[in-house]
Amino acid sequence: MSQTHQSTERLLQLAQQVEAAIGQLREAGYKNTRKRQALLEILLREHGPFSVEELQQRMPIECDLATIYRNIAIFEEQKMITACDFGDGLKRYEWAGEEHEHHHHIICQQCRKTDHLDLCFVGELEKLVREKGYTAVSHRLEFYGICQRCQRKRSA
Amino acid sequence: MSQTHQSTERLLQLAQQVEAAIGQLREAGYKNTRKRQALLEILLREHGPFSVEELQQRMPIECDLATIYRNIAIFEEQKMITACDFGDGLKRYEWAGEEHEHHHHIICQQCRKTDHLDLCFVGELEKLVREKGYTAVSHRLEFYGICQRCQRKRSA
DNA sequence: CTTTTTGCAAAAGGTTTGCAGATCA
DNA sequence: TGATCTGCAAACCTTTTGCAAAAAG
Repeated sequence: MSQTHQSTERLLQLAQQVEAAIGQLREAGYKNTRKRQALLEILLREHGPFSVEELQQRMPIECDLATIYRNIAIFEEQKMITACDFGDGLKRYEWAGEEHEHHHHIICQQCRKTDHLDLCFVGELEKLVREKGYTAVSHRLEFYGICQRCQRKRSA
Repeated sequence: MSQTHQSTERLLQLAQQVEAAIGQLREAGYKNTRKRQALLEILLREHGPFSVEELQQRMPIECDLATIYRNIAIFEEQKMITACDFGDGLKRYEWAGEEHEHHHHIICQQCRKTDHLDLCFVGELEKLVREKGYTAVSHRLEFYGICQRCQRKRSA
């Protein structure tokens, strides 16, 4: 499969996903706007997690932060995105579609870049928590470290 | 062991721990003040995690929030307390003494009260993260749910 | 008496909100 | 046209900082 072929396919898939998201929003009574669509495209293409400011930087057109916050709130209410909190005072958001199953992050303590981890056997622990009498149990697991690029920078 | 006896012992232990903490602070060049000592007592007695406002409420004497923030910063620098972030926009702090080993929390989504969990086999996962090339790896694991008291309130 | 500590008020960051004008359907 | 959406500015909330007065040693 050629590189070109692959990216064409990807673009098509993206367009479909954006369409689906816009459809869901329309059913909930929200209109389709250029900025809203641009936000959806960014989140669908790059997945995140992104802070509100990072989203603003990626926007192809100028967009007020308030607008981004308000759209983020709508996406969250529609369960299209999920919020993460890495403890540095910024909320971040990532696309929550089925293609991005439950997963965890590793956060570089230096550059704050995040990577995904496809490991999770914490579900077993959740059972223990339920046995303590809690309902609606969920969890959040974040790893912190220094990534390889920052290690190289540091020693340089 | 009678209740009275036990609490006398506990009080003695507390006094010793406060003394030790004050000593450590003195060596680092910090003076002993009533408010500082009161903060240490609260953290040592109740362990936390507490938000800054919760600490203020527990203070036996009036104390400005700025004072609490500044002392918190000193305690943190001295590694006497550790910060937690449960993703609700408030930082919380808990005593980090040896008697409180590495542990995790379960947070009630309704009343925000936290409980400790003495389970952790996530250390194994940390190894996998190191194998991805990260150094200085640590993690944070929080469980969320609805506690029994809130479940009763809800159905009432 | 010198240094640290404190309270107050102002500033700083991230986020939210009210409102009038622009945009969508 | 009537609805939602947007930008702007102001408000909000938690946390930080500057400064003069108070407390510690």
